[in-house]
Amino acid sequence: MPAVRLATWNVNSALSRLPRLLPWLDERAPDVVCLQETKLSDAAFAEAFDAPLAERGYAVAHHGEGRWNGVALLSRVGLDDVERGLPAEPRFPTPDAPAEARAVTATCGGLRVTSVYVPNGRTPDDPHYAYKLEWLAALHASVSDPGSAVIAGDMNVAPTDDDLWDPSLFVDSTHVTPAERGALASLRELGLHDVVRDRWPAERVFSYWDYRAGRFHQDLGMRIDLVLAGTEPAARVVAAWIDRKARKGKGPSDHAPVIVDLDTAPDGDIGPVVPPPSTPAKLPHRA
DNA sequence: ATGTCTGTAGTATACAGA
Repeated sequence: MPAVRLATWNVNSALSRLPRLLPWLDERAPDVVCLQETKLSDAAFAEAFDAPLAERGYAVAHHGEGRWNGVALLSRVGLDDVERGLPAEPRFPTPDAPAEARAVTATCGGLRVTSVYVPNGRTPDDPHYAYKLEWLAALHASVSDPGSAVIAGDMNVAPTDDDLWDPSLFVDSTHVTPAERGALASLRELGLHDVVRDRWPAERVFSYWDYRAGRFHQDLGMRIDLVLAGTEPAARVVAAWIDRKARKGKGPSDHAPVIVDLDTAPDGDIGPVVPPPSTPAKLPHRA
């Protein structure tokens, strides 16, 4: 299997992010990209992105609805067996509502990659929170081969209090409840690894900062964008980091991309893995 | 600071979602 640079980025509208997204692709040169919150129909995404992405060698699978949500997979290491949505995904606000565009899966470079945008939940007493938990259960049920799976995207859950700038502000909030964290634990029990936290076990590492109140400048963020990798890809991780530079400057998303480099797969058995030196050597903490 | 962005409706400015 080839070496692969995989990235995930909640772009908060692909169209308004176009002037940042294309230069970012050129700079970081990811092979597989999971996008969330494209906020475009499939036709509108194709109109804006098909030509510039084809020029850069990417095949595209977009799953959109228009105003809200919308996910995509870009790949230049193959894009096969595309599945839109999840099997038996829940509906909101009623069971007869149309499914929201929150997941798209394809096989890219030998990996079964899913780009996910987990429902926000709003507040723990909101029906949207129950929907969030149902959606996470459907995500768990969708993983048929955890060994080669990669689930990447905006999980809208902070795995631990270390993933919050101030845990005291999240009492009685979504993103931190035992049920939400339990859903992440269930994915972990399938053998999926949170590869950024594994690489930076004690660092202040965030992926999202509210636009308001200078939160990014003060590094008051959360880590809710995750790459969850199965045993096989997790053993190939040579770098895993958050691209804070993409959150700076004019017209950023409120999320930063997560970038994970996988080395080539070894021949034969994947034996005990000694974590190799990772790049970048030091993750910057400050804007 | 309930502090900013986004898209939509619709043409100025309000709304909702995050």
